[in-house]
Amino acid sequence: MKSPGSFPVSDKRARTRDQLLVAAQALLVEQNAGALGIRQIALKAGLVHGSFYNYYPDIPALIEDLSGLLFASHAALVAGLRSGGDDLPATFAQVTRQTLRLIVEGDGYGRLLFDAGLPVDRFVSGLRAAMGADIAAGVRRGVFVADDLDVAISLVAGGILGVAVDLHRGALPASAIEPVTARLLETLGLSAAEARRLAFADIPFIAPPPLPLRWQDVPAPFREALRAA
Amino acid sequence: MKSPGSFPVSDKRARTRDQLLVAAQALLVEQNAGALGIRQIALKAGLVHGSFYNYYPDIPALIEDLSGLLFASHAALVAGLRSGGDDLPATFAQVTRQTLRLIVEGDGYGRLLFDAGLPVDRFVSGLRAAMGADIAAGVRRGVFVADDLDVAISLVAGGILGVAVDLHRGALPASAIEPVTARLLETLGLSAAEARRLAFADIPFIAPPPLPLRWQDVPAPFREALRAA
DNA sequence: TGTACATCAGTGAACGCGCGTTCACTGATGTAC
DNA sequence: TGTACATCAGTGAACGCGCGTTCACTGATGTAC
Repeated sequence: MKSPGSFPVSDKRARTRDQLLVAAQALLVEQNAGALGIRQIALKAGLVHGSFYNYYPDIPALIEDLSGLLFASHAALVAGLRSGGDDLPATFAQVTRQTLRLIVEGDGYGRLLFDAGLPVDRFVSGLRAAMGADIAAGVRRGVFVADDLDVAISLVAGGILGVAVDLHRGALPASAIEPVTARLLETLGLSAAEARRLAFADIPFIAPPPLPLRWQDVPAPFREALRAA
Repeated sequence: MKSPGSFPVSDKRARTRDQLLVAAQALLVEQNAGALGIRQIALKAGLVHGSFYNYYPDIPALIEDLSGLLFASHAALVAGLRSGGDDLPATFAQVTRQTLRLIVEGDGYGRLLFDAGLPVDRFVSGLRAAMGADIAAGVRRGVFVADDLDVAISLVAGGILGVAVDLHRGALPASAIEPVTARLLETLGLSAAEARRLAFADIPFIAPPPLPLRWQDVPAPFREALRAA
């Protein structure tokens, strides 16, 4: 550690870029994607608007980075669960519950994902891919059953997304998370009893990182793996 | 019929408004919601841009009208299926298949719904409500089984939406529509055999109205019921 | 039937504003010798 | 240690452009008498 209180230039860059991302998230949550202008973002980040170009060539580039940040942050959150063991149904149940709780309890996540008018494709398809890999692995090991793997993944991922939207809109109460998880596990071939046992298991929940997110708060492995992608 | 070739003023209004909606749909399919400006829409509709205000106070008002048009058009399309009989599982299967085929075969529907960046909330929640009513009726009559009705509706509606997106993206082939429908029917409590029978039944498909849509092409009952709402 | 009037969709010009983009610059920080 | 230089994040002013909005108007069509 050198000269406490000062940072190398590269850290300053990282901090200013995070300021831009933070400002963008604030504008998205308070207003919507229409309010995302170079001048607005830079102003909110405490910069002269021309400085924006030191970090991104345009708004879509910033949104792309923000999508990556959301995905990386969520990936880091559930990595702990996944690394716990190789009981795939239990992991699936825990990841599903954790993800849905994020919508209900993570202040602003629902607004950011469903109301802001962001192109959430990259974020959603990232989740879909991760979840699809788990389901495929489960089918290979014989703990999940699916005639057509792609169909099962589509239905399960779509179902989770639909439930997430309904939770956010208030059409479903938070108490629906466990029954939903149980139904999904049944869809994947588990017995009703086993599905309920896993879905209602008393598991610890990891508190989601509060919005706004910052690359500096994402654990280094996820930051490095997902920034470039 | 009076003076062929001429129209009452109210018809002229309706036609010009449809021209604006047609222009908006063209801009959305060719570009995206960011390209929707009053000047762009009016120009594409063959009007001076000031004329836009004769029909809508602003762009969100036009989008609202367009959402209603999409929903009314789809409602008219599936009304024929629904009126066919009161075999709810068969109706559910047919509406689901018809709706998913719309995404695959209806040129531009996928782009309009999933790529344009439109707020499709009103359209989607309308579908959800209609489908929820069918599922609820089925549960009351004992032909569907669901522990928690709201959970079942969320999962089924979300699943259909997720599959629709994947069909549009090419992540699922069109041939997945029938297996998906069968899986959903199983989720609603039907036996695997019965679900397959209904999902793979040889039914007539109604050709979806080609885009762009016009209020003038929507059958009057649906037009009147849904324009004001 | 003829004439005067009302209605209203559509015109076209004007306005001020906020936007994205560029660029020569300042000044703080790190580096070479 | 001291001095000169290089780097580069951030500044601030300027630009032209397309936007939404307004409004007096034109001219076609329908209506009243």
